[in-house]
Formats: sequence, C-alpha cells, structure tokens
Amino acid sequence: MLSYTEENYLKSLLKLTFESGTDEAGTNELATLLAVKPASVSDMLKKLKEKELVEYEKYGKISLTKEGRRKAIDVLRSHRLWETFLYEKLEFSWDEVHEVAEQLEHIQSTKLIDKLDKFLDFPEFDPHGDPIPNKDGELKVHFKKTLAEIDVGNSCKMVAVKDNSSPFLQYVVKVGLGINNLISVVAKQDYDALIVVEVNGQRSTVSQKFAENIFVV
Amino acid sequence: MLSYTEENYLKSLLKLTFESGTDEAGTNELATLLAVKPASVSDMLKKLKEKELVEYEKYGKISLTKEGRRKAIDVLRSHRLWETFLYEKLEFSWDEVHEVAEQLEHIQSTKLIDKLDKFLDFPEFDPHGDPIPNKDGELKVHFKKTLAEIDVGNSCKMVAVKDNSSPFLQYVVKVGLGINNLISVVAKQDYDALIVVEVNGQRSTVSQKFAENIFVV
DNA sequence: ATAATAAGTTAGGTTAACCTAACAATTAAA
DNA sequence: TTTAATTGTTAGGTTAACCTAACTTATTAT
Repeated sequence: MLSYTEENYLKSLLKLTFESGTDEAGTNELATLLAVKPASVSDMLKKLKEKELVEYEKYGKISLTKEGRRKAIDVLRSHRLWETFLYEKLEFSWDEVHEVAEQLEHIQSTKLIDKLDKFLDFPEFDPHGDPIPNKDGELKVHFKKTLAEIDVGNSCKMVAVKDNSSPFLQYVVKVGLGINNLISVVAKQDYDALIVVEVNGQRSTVSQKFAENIFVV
Repeated sequence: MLSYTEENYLKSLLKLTFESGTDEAGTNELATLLAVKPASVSDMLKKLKEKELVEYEKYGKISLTKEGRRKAIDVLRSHRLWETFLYEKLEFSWDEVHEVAEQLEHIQSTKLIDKLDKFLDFPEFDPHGDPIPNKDGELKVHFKKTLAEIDVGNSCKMVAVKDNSSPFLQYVVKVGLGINNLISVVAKQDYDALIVVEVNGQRSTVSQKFAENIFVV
C-alpha cells in the first residue's frame, strides 16, 4: 500500500515523462513540481527505488518501472474520473475540479474507482480533454494537440512524433526539430495549408500533413 | 485547518458522547475506539485543548467545546452523505459503505459536501438509518430506536428521553430508570400494548406510550 | 581543458503522530 | 480506610516526510 505522498511522487514523475516526451526526469524538476526541496526528493527516491517503483542511479536520471508507472496511471485514472464526476454530476466549474480531485485521487479503493467509472458511463476524456486511463491502465491518446492546431503567433514545445517511419524522421531532423525544441508558428497559408515555423532561429515551411504528425504541448 | 487525525479524534469523541448519553468521555475509551494507546490520546488532547476544541483538565473528563462539536458534526455529515452516495448511486452494499466513507469524510471542501448534499436531494438519513446533519449542523433525530422497538428477550441501554415534562420524568425515576441504565424487555402484552421491563433487578410494567419516549441503544 | 554554473546528494535537524515503560491519581473492594 | 485495580500522564524513543547547509558530481561556456 502506497502513502499519499508516494502516490504523488509517482504521479508527478508520470506527468514529467508525458510532458518531456522521454521517460526520464530529474530531481530538481520533480522537486519544483511537488513544491518540495530537492533534498526531499533524494530521500524519497531511495524509498521508491527500494520498492522497485522507480529506476535510478545516483546523479542519474529517474524513470518509472513498469509497476511504478502502473500505480501512477491508476492515480491519474482516479484523478480524471473524479474531475469528470465533479464537473458532470456536481456542477463544479472547469477551474474548480482540479484542487478537489487532488485529494479524492488518493482514496484507496479499487472498487470505488471502478464503480465511479461505471456510474459515469466509462468516459474517455476528462473535462480538460485529457484521456482517462481505463481499468487496465490503457490510455487512448497521450497528447492532445498537434502542431497543426497551433495558431499563428503562438509557440509550443515538441513532445513526440506520431509517424515513426525513417523518411519522416529524417525530414524532422532536416527542419531542425527534435524532442523538447521550442517551435513558433510564424505564418499559415490557408490556400495550400502550408505552415511557416521557426525553431532555434531557423525558419522552415512544412505541410499540414507534417504538422499533424508532430505532437506538442 | 484540522488534520485527518484531529478530525478523527473529534469524531470519535462525538460518537462516545452520543453513545453514553452524557457529553463526557474518558481517555481509555477514546483510545480503544481509535485503536491507539492511551498515551497517544493524552498527547493529542493537549493539542486539541490548545486549539479550544475540547475541554478537559488532567485526570478529568473530556468534552467537546462548541467549536469542537461543530467540527465533529461536519465530519459526521460528510461521512453520512458519502455513505448515502456510495449506497444509492454507486451500488455499494450496506456493509461496504462505511470503510470507504471513513476515507472520504476527510476531503477538505465545504463546497464539495454541499454540492453532494444537493445532488443526493438533501437526504435526512443515511443507509443505516442514522440522521445526516444539515448544512447548519442540525440533526433531526439523535437516536434511532425507542424502547418500544426492542423485542422480548433483548436488552438495551437507556440513552435519553423524548418527553422532557416533569410528570414523565418523575415516572421514569419511579420505574428505576436513568441515563445509562441497562433495560431488559421481559414480556409484551399484545392486547393492551403493555411492556414488562427489568432494570437493576427491579421489574416494572410500562405502556407503549411510555416506551416510545425512551431512547435506547 | 579548465572554470563557472547547475544539478543532485548527504548529514543532521524538525514536526506530527505514534509507541513503551514507568509513574501518579482516582475509584472500587476488602 | 487502606489496599488493589483501574485510569490517566509523563518521559523518552521511532518513523515518515519534510527542511537547511554543506558538499559532490555533471554540464556548459569560455
């Protein structure tokens, strides 16, 4: 049985891996997200490593084990189901659900979560549009936006690719893109759906098709 | 803001006062109910006294202050509303609701509880028949059984009276009854609804009307 | 390649809530 | 009313999760 705090560490670790697109995270990052000092994170990592929920070596990167990831996904599932409940059944507003769900997500009862899931008719997305993992820990979609959905003048960070084929990946590199790069959308041609982006000062023109295969946050 | 643990102490104290019919409790009693050692209770009582949630002097009886009682009632309200929710909406069985409600009752959000209350259409009783305090901390009924509902051969403990008039109270004393007395129901006459009870070895015959004004547990 | 900066760890300390063991006060029984 | 049993308190210790301050390792920039 995990403590409230351990669950929060795992959940935050999962969040960081989602956001970075890699499956690794650092101590400071995690400390910031949890609003805790890095020293506390070092402490907790020892415990989580003992329990085989994370993998890491001193001064190395942190990643979730299969079991750790599963536990984290269960917390996420719980959180998003509660958000959905608060929004749909109790008429909480969009911005109020998170805070209360932060507490509710730690209630220990698999039965409760599964019954809640059924009561809500097995929703696939929470009020923020984020996917809700199912009973088996499966998420339908990991990232909600593609580069194609970013409006002119806005920026975003590349997080993953949809298409893993070599030709595509080679093209990505050529444009100067890579995981964690910041992308600014400079202009869009409505007529032929071309998009002008800027990455590290380098401008490139890409197609709609290309942009739909780049996941961003 | 009270901790999870402080809330449990207050809740248990309220429970003891309900059960004993007085508004006082002892350290050992409380320790047993909380599954904790008496020494821990002594520790906590200091803290609760500091916060003006309980009144007590060393080696004396413990009682809730007005504020402490109010907090305890809010926890009770939360607990019973959650039990109702689990039973009515999530199809939990009668015996499963308590354990999960023990956790849910500590979620900190007045808004959540009030919205839940509304969602359930302001129920007055939980699945066990216990009254649910309203938003202002008012309970409709404090005790669910009267002496009239006890079957022949069973015993119960007197906890309170419904009728506070002098004639009735004098009659109560005459029968040998008082707060905390154990009562055995020896026989019942169906025809004229008379009940034979035994209190401290003393047998008395009382009417249905009388029995309906004695609350028991 | 070395120095400066950032990132991560360790040692030692704090707090809340618990514990045991020893003691003190109260209540009940002889 | 003195003893015995019960009840309650205190002192000192433990654990989880946090902290600060000092240190070590890794990364980045010159």
